[in-house]
Amino acid sequence: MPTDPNPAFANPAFANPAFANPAFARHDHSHCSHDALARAEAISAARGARLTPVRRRVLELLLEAHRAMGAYEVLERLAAEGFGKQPPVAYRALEFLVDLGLVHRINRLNAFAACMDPGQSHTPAFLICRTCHLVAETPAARPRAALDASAAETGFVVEFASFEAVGLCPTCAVTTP
Amino acid sequence: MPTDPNPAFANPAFANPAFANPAFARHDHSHCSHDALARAEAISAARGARLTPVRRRVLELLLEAHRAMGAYEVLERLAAEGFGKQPPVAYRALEFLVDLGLVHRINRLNAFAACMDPGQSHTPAFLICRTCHLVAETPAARPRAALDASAAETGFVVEFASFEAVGLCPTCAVTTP
DNA sequence: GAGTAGTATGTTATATCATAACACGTCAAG
DNA sequence: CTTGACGTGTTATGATATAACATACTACTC
Repeated sequence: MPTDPNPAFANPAFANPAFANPAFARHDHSHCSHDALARAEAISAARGARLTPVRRRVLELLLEAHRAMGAYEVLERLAAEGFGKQPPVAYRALEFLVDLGLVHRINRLNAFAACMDPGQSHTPAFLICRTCHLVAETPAARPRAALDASAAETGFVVEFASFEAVGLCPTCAVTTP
Repeated sequence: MPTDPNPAFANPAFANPAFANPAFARHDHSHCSHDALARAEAISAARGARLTPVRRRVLELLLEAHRAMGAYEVLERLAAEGFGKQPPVAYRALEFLVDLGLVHRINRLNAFAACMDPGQSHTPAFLICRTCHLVAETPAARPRAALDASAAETGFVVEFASFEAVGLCPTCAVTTP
C-alpha cells in the first residue's frame, strides 16, 4: 500500500469499512476534490456566477484540507500563490462560495469548510473532532424536523438552523480519553 | 391595563396564551430574574464558587435583557456602574457564568444569553428572532438524540452539540414577511 | 489577629476576526 | 470604442477576544 501523504490517514482505523461517512473514510482527496470542483463549476454556471481563479482556488484549498480553515489561514495561502494579501480577498471569495452553498461557515470555529454535497438543499450538521480538527458534514434532516417541531410549539418559525457538534471522530475515539 | 415599559410587549400577540414558551409570553421580568438569581446563588454555592457582585450583575443584565448581549455591550453597562472598564472584566464574568451553565454563548451572534433553566442538564436550542432579536431557549433533547444517532452511524461520538435557529418569533411572524 | 494560599478584580497591551470605502482592471453588450 | 457591471486589489478601521501582570480581597491556619 502506498504511503498516504496526509498523516491523518496513517491511522489504520481508516481502513475500517464501518466508517461510512466519506469524510472519515480513507479516500483519495484528488478524486473528491475533482468531482466537487466540477459540481461547483456547474452550480456557478447555473447561477450565472463566475468561478474565478481566486474563488476556485479557495474552494480547492478547503476541499483538500478536509477541515475548517480560518479566513486568515486561507489568505496566507492565497498570498503565497500571488493573489492579494489583504483580508477582503479571502473574505470575499469565501462569501461568494458560502452564498452558492459550496462552502459552509462553522460559527463555533470562526472558520469555513467545503460543502461535501453541494446542490442538494440540505440542513447539514457539522461534526468537529476536538482532537484532529477534522470536520465532517452529516445530514441533519431529522434533527432539523425535531427542532422545527419543538419551535413550532412556541409559535416560532425556523428559517435557518445550524447544528454544530464537538466530539471525537472514529480515529481519535480509539486513542483519546 | 398598565403600559408595559418594554416596547416588545406592546404587541397584543403577547396576550395570546398559545405562546407557551415563557420567553415569548408576556411576563414579569422582575419575577423571573429574581427566581433565576436565587437558583444561580444556589448553584454557585453548590459548586463552591462565588457569585460576586460583577458576576451577579452580569447575570442580572442578561436576565433583564431577555436577549443575547455582546461582551462589549455588557462591559459598557458594567463600566457605567463603576466596575472595571476593560474587556477581561466582562469576558471573565461571562466565562464564569457559562462554566456554571447559568449563561449560554450564542456562537452565531458572538453574544451571550442568560439560561432560563439552569441546573437542569439540558441540550438547549436557541431560537433567534431575526427581527426583534429576542432569544428564546427551547429544549432540544429530541434534536440532540437525532443528531447523536446520525453521528453514531459514522462512528463519531458527540460530546457537545449546539443548536441555533434563526427565524421569526410569534410576535414578529404576525407582521414580518 | 498575623500570616498565607488561593481566588478575584483591575490594568495594559496585543491578538484575532471582519468589513467599509475606494481605485483600478477586465470584459461583454450596445 | 464606450459604458456599465463585476471582480480584484488596496488602505484603514472596526469588532471580538485573550495574554500577562499588579493589586486586592477571602478564607483558612496558627
